[in-house]
Amino acid sequence: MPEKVRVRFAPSPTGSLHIGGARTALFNLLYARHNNGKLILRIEDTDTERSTEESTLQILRSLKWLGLDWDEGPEKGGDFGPYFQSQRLDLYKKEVDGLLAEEKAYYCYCTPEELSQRREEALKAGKPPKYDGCCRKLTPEQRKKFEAEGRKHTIRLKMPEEGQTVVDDLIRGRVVFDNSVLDDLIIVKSNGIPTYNFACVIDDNAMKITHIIRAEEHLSNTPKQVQAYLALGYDIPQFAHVPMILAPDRSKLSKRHGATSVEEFRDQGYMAESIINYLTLLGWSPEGTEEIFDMEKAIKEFTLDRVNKTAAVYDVKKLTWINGHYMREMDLGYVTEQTIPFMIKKGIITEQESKDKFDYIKKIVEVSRDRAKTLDELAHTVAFFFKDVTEYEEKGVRKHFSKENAVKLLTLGADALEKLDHFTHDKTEETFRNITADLGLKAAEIIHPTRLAITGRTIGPGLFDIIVLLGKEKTVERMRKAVKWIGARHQSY
RNA sequence: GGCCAUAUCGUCUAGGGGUUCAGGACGCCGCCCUCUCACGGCGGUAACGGGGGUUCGAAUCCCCCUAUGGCUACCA
Repeated sequence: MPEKVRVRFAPSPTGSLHIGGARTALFNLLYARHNNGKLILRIEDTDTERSTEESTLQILRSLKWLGLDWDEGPEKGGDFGPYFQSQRLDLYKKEVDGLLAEEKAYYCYCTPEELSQRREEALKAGKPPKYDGCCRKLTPEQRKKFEAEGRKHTIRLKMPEEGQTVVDDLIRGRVVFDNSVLDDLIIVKSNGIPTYNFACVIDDNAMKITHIIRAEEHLSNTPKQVQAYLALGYDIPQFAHVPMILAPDRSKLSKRHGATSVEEFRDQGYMAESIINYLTLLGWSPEGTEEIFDMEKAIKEFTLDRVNKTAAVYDVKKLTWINGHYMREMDLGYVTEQTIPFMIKKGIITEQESKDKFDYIKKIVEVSRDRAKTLDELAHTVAFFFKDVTEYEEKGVRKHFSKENAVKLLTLGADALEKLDHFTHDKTEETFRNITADLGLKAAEIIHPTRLAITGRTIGPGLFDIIVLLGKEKTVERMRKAVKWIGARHQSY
């Protein structure tokens, strides 16, 4: 009878959720859903110096925005709460007391200064900088003396001095560590709060976690945790250490690498669906060659044995391509809704206008979305529909406005459009093509200057899509304005 | 320094002894489509870190080296 799968994502609230954390959360969710299990979210806020509530909120926000929904945890509750380690101190204390009583753990009075000094000395002497175990066999008298001196203590877990600790990792296979390299782990800091490596063991056990799926950086600490499981008499869960995500220069992700947090990507105009799809493919691969994966499909196909062992460098270019793909393939109304906040932020439209003119904006997005790879970029390219053209792209002026016939064609075009009753794509196009055909010119001769006149740019959607959406009045007005602009420019020479 | 892990195109990856002078995706380049730019279609560029084994045969298994990453905190 297989036990019910329970996995967890356990971030520490010391910063924003970066893409590495998001990927770990995603793999946990994928594994849980694929196996009809539960995803537990637990906040590891045992570092009272660095943990902030703001960070917790930001992580929850990012997770929700990405669609990584947990079953138990903050805001959700559950039978194994509380889900903040700072609220579980009693539980830890109980377990520590047991360990102390059984003499599996002991008080250590060494100060951080002494420790680091000894570490440096050992390093200098070419020896491993391991804790020397000096407090391991303190007599009651010595202990009393230290206490009388007012020394603070930590609590350490005794590690076996001989033998080996084996970690059977679902991704990496059997990893063996010599116990002789294991430090007596500090399980309670001098401020009375347990360390991560200990608290997570107690919580994973108490929360009945069956599979610990986390980043590879935790692999080296796993034997110590295994010893904690053993000392506490717990069953050892399954471990799966997923490869790390590295910055383009192959170093660990950090702020200096530009955008690494989920919120930064969001603000740059990447959609949640794209980030999820991209992250799914980082370290995991499907059996087939299809790379477009929504969450549902990924859940169906996800297994741990197709997770690879190699650290991955993230590639914004590919993320951008995926984002462009989603922007043009997803439901038009949805993409429009996603784009609107960026338009508002840029001052292209107001919140009210976004509601009043939603259908209009939707049509604009429809003809423009093929060309943009981010929502931010799309919002930018669409601005001329709402804002007057105040300047013309210089390259275009040289190419299209300085031509002999530009003024003539723009004038003819404006005149003809003005008289048009049925202002449709086909009618406007027919009108333009007739004008150039009559003069023995190619349609491009009028199309390019017109685009520049009404958008200020040389690139953009099909001209007649623009003309129809912009409307007769504005189109004609902008064309005439351009004619004047060209005239004024020529006079100044 | 010690311990652990990893090593296929620039990047993400498939491939786990012969069916692969290594397949896909992004990027890049070219062509087609075309009113521009995109999109789309087609084609191209580009990789098994090095050295030893094992084997009839190795990108695939073993060893060594090298490189990279992680851990070695009273951070997680």
